[in-house]
Amino acid sequence: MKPDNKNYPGNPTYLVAVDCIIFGFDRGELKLLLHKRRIEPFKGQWSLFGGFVQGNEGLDEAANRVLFELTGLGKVYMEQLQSYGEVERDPAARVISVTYYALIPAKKYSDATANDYGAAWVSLNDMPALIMDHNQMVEKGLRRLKRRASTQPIGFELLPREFTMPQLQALYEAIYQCELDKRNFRKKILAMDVLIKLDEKDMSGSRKGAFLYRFDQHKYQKLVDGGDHFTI
Amino acid sequence: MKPDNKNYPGNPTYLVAVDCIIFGFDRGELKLLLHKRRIEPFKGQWSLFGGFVQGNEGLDEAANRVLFELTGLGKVYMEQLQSYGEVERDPAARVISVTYYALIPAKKYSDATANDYGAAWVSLNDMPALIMDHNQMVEKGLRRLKRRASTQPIGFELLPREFTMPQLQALYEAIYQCELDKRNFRKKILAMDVLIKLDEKDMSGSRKGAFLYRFDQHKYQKLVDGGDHFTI
DNA sequence: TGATTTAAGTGTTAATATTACACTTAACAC
DNA sequence: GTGTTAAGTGTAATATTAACACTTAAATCA
Repeated sequence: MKPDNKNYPGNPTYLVAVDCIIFGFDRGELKLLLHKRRIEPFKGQWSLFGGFVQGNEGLDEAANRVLFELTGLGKVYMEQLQSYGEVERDPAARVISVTYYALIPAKKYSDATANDYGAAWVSLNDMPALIMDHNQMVEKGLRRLKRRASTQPIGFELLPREFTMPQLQALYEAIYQCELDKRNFRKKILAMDVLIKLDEKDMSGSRKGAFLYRFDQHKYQKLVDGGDHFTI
Repeated sequence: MKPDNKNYPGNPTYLVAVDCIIFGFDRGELKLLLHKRRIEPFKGQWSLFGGFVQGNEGLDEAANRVLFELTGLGKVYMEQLQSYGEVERDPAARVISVTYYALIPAKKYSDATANDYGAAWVSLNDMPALIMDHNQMVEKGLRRLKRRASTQPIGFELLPREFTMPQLQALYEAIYQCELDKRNFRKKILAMDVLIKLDEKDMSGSRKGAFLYRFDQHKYQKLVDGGDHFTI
C-alpha cells in the first residue's frame, strides 16, 4: 500500500465507507434491502449495507464487492450518489461515506434468499428508522431513482427479463407514486421502440393473461447513440 | 480528533480532498476558474482548486473553506457532485476526492482579482489538459450545470444582481450550447414570474439600451414551496 | 356448455405546450 | 434628421400530452 501521508504532510486521513441503497420491486411495491447491523455502535439496528473501502479497490469496486459479499449478487445496476462527511455522523470514528444505489430484480433475490443473508426487503411505505444518516441517504436515492426513471430505462433493471405491460406500469406507478393511464402509458412505452413483444402470455396475473415483453438492449443503445433522448 | 481506527480495526484510512469546479460567465462565454498547481506531483500544471478535508470540518465546509482561501469568495452557490476514488488516481498517495461545483458572478471576481490569487478564467471552449482526473470532473460538472439550469434558476447565480434579458439569454445559450429564439425565451422566463423589471436601462450593450431585471428570490421560493416545478 | 367474472387490450378527441417567424422602436452617431 | 444597431413585441402552426369507455380473452362456476 502507498504511504498515504508523506507527500501531503499534515493532513489527516479517514476511514472511507460505501453504503448501498438497494431497490427492489415486488408485488406492486417498491422495496429496500436492509439488514440489522452486526457491530457496535448501533448493533442490532436497521442499516443500509455498507463496508470500508480497501487499499486495492476504487469506490465502484468497493460498492460492488460489498453488494456481492452481503447478498451474493453480482452484475447489478449501480450508480454512485452523494458522499457524506459530517464530522459527527458516526460517533465511533470519522468516516466518510460514499453512497451507491443499486437496482435488483426481485426474482433474483427473493425474501427467502435475503433471509439467508440476514437481510430483509422493507417496503418504502413503511421505512423504519435507520442508523446515522441512512434515512437521509435513502431519501436522496429515491429522488434519484425518480429522476432517472424518466430519462433512462432503468425500470427494466427492476423487473425479470420478461415482463408484462401491467407489471411495467405498476413499477412506474410505484416509482412516481401516482396512477398512470394505461393507454397513454402503452403508447409512450411502445413509441420508444425498445421492447420486443413475445408470443407468450403470462397467465399468473389474470384470467385473460398478459403478453410478455423483453427489453431490447441493442435497440436502446442505438437510440442513445443516435443522440435521441429517452423519456417516459 | 477522534481515534479513527480503533472501532473499526483492520481498515485503512485515506486522505480525503475536495475539488471545486468553479463556473463563471463573462462576455458571452462560460468559463472555469483554474490555477497552476503549486505542489508536486504535477507542479505547474493546470488544476482545479482543491484541498484536504480537515478534522474539524464536514465535506461541504471543506469545500467552502477551500473556495474562500483560494479566491476570497464566500457565500456562493455550491453543490456536491461525484466522488472519485480510483486507487491510482493520484500517484503520490491514495486520495479520495469529492467534487463540488460552484457558480460565481463574474463581476465579483474579475480577471484581475483572479490573477491576484494566482487563478485564471479559462473558456470552456478551449480547456487545457488538467491534472489527474480533473478533466473528467469538469465534464461531469458541465453536464450537471446543463441539467440544473433547466430545472432550477441557478443561471441567476452567474449574473450580477441586475441583468438584462439579452444577458440572461446569452447565458442560457452558453450553457445549452445552442441558439434560442428571443421571443420564446422572454415569454418563458417572464411566465415563471420570478423576475422584477426595473425602470432603469443598461446602456452598455446597445444604443437602445436594455431594461434591467432582478431575480425575485422570494417569489421563487413560493413557487418551489407550492410544489410547482420550474423549467426553462 | 353457457353465463359470469376479471383484468388486458385498444383509438380518438380536446387541451396544452412548443416552435417558427418579421416588423417596430429607442437611442446614439454622424 | 438620417442611418445604424440591438431591444422589444404577437400570432399562427405544430407537436405533445391528457382525458376518456368499450371490447376481448380466458378462467370459474352454475
